[in-house]
Amino acid sequence: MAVFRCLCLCVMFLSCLSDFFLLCAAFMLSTQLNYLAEQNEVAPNCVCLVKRSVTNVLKDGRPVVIILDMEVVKPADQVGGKIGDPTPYVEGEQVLYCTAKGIIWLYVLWLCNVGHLVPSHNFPAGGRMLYTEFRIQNKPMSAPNTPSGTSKVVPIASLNPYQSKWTVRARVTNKSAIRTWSNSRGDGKLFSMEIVDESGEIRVTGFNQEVDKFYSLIEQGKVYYISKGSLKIANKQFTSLKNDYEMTLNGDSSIIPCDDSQDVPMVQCDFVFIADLEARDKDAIVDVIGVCKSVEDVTRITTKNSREVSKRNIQLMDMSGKTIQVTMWGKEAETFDGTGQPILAIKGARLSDFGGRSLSTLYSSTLMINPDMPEAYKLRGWYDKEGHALDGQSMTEMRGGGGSGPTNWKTLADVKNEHLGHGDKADYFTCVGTIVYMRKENCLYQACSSKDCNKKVVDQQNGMYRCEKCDKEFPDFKYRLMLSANIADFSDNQWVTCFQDSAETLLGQKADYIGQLKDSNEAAFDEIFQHANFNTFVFRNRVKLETYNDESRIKVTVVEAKPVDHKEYSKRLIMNIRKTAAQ
DNA sequence: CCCCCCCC
Repeated sequence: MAVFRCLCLCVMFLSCLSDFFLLCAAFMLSTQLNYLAEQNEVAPNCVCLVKRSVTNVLKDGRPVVIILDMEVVKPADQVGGKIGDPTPYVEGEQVLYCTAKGIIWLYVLWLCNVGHLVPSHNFPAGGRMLYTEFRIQNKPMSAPNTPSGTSKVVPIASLNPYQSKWTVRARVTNKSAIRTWSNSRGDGKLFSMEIVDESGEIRVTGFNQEVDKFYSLIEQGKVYYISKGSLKIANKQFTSLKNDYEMTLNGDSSIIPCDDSQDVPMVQCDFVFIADLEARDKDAIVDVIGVCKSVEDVTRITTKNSREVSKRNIQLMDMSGKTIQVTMWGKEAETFDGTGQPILAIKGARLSDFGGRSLSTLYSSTLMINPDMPEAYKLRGWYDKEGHALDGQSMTEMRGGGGSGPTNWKTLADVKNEHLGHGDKADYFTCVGTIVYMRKENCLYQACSSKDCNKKVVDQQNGMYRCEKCDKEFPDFKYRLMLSANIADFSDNQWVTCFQDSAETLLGQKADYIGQLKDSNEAAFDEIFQHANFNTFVFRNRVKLETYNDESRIKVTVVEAKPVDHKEYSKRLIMNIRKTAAQ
């Protein structure tokens, strides 16, 4: 049994409940909340939001509450001592009136242990509703058709290391092969499976005797009553499952098939948009869904350990308009059929940084082709209607594939908020911007007339122009543009510097012509600027923090300016809207 | 008590 901390939290609870007078005796923080105590976040009189808990009753009848998930919403030093006059809690209350801090009440009520609580009004998240009424539903959470001799059916989400008598009714969504191991700590065999019910999911592992006892009984996709097992903290490094714990089958465990199982969900996924994989850590285990846009042939590779294995790459695309390379292995690679561009959902793929971002399936990944889930139908509809026409931008940059990688679209506010350019290297971003001002002053300079030199020359005031770089004097010069412009989008504006090509694009005229007008026809010169103002372009920019005289400022240089492709732009906006709507 | 998961 893991070591856990025992704290008397009652003071904290009651201190925030000045309208009420209840008190609970013993609270324990479960192991994964140890940090709250270690970092002294939990202290007498602090206000806590209890999100998940279970209650055990001791032999003498006193309840012991184990807090599985909790947040300190107000540190003790900001509360200023005990609030109210708490008295011991007595079971049996049916209705309570709660303040905005009522979630804590709700929790106290939970001690009644007769079911789950529902607010009789909608309880606003983080809201300030006064006197919200909660009722206890005297209804168990799961149908109690437990096979005789087993304990009460509980939701997977309520499993914890501190209660041992329970039964879950759950569907096996993934079952591994039997594997053996041998290391300094011993050897043996094991298998693991993933199970799901309406409340959540958990990984289950069986070792040695449990392999012999249960392995052949378990069929992927079927529902079982599973009773008793050891719960321990899950290592998130190896799983995408949404559970702090995982289960190990032991000598007391029993597994019984359940025939009436229609109501038990098939699988639980928490899909990440392909575009959002950019921001995820390397080696993260993620769930993704997308259209299998293209498939490479299966190949055989030899691993570092001289093992031969089949491999197949596919490109997966979702409504974010991004694609990513997914590598699958072994039998899955050999049998995968991408004809008809099916929807592919993968639960538990591993994110790699190869080529920027790519995905690889694991032994523990679940691959689902055209799965019966709303996300899949939505994607199918989107792809057949419009997605198929998109090339998509790949998160996986191929070597020798040319190009400059995926376009890093940003709003001007993003550039500031995300501190682009503050790193060691310059950042590049692309935006759609409208020119709101251009500085006419000093937009042209006299440059060296030799072919590949654009260095500014010094007017010798004798008809000759000296280039320091070429170390020569020339009888002429050429005009070059270096234009300061202020561009804006809906979010912000930004001063940018444009050189020759991009400045010519903005002004719609060649540098030598503009220079000629400046010297001969100021009105026409002004007219060019007037005419060019408020035009909109797609800007590709380089951004870097530069320091002059101890003063740092962001310098944005336009690498390329081109006209807006309205069709492409609209598609991207629609995709962004869809993406936002789907969140 | 495993946690291997490959290659560019």
